[in-house]
Amino acid sequence: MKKIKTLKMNYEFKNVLNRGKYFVNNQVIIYVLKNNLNYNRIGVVVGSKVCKATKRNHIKRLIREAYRKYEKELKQSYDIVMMWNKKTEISEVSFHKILGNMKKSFSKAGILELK
RNA sequence: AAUGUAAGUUAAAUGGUUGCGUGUUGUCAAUGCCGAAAGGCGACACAUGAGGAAAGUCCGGGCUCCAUAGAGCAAAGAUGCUUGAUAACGUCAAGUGGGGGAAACCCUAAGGAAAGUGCAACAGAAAAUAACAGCCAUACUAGAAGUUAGAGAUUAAAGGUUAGAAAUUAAAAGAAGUAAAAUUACUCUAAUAACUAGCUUUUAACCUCUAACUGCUAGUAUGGUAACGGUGAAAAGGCGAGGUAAGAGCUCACCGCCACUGUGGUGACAUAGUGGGUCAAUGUAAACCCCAUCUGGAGCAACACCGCUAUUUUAAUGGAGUAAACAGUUGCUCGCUGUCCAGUAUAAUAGUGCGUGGCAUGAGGCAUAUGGUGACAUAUGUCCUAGAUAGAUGACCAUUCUAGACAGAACCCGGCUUAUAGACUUACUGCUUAG
RNA sequence: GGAGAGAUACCGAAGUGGUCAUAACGGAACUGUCUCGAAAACAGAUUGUGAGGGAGACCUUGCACGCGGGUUCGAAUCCCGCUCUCUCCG
Repeated sequence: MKKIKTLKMNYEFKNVLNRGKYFVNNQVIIYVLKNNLNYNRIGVVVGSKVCKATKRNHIKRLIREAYRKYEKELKQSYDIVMMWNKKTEISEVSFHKILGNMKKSFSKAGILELK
């Protein structure tokens, strides 16, 4: 299973956002919920009022890329929703900051496999 | 050359690692996996993968359904100088009129206000059949005044006359008287006559009355008049001269305006001539409206097919009726469809789906030639370059420079509008500055 | 993606060309009376912003009806273009 599985339907997102635990960070908020499947599923959320379509797509791509970096180190069978924090300024976006922030929040959530 | 004007091109580039969507591509060979097979899924390789605005959704069209979207009227909406281009347009091109600029050039919703209706606050005499004030003429009334004539009164001057009369003169014209002898004196008489008084005439002044006339003032009535009337965004063509009772295009010159005719132009219109003072009427149509032209409605979340669920019972097809009524077709009239019967078999309606199609070869792009001022058209050659469905182009590293703006396809095209760092090309202008 | 509605004071909401919107009207906020205290009731004056003046209370003046243009003598209102908000369609 090399392809990333994604959350698609609206009720799946609501499920994770209502029942899951959440971990707030400067840039990305992470919701985590256990799942009966053998693999992880992710969803990426960027609000429509943050900025216009081009930058929104850019942020989504950065988050997905960062997830791919940590994919092999994560425990399986979780639903994860990564939401962009509205309060952060858009001009501060860069790949390395997102990487660092996501590592912190993953370790807080306890998903990271310790090797 | 700086500055400026117009048109157009481009929208950082190169290499490496890693990652994503799509594919009538190739391989996986008798064994990548599923399946009886057709085939499907997957892996690897290869190819390919976002703009000039993809945006706003402001117009126009294709496409789909509503009957094949049909006819007429009304309503509603849009457009609005002319001619052309186009599938069509509110777009574009070339021109016309108007405005701006020194110029290149730019801007321009630019039909009709004598078809009708509405509105024009405040101010102002009045915001639209011109009324009012004012000015002028005529008539009447009243008032005060003047002139002329008449009458009267008063005053003044001059003259005449009568009466009186100081004074002077005369007596060689007259006569009487007194005193006295005479002379003389006085009186009378005569003449002159200051002066006084009366009467009268003339002139002048003033007053009164009457009559007529004249202009003035006030009022009333009738008529003429639109120059003048503080305001306002806007006031009845402008300015000057003549003219008039007062005035006025009432007349004239110049300017503007309107009509007709001729010429040029397909036309908007331009230009020349002639005529017009009834030149009769302000602005607003981005107020209603009139005129001309155009528009049926809904939209790919349309729609078609497939699977599943629920409810209901009848579709295609054939016949009857096309009389009436009802429903649908956006209001009305027509037209059309449905109803009623027969009829086979499943169908219809509603909902739903990590469903399938619709879905990308098209009013396509590029080059050349021809026609046209141009938009554009025609012909030939050549190219095929996204197609997702929670939605694909990213990340990292290195190098270069001008240090990278606005910004992400979602059925597809033609435009418009809006956002936009710069770089480059072509043509043109010459206020000013420098040479 | 498509279709539609709107923007006026702190909040709601009138005003469809005209004397400055005295920004009507109703809430909210503020002060006072009443009360042991509150609520309710009653009374009161106000509420955006720039500039200037004043010790201060406050006064003067300009701009403001989402923003920018246009039509008109004159736009909150009419027309055009942007910005933002909300609703509906699977």
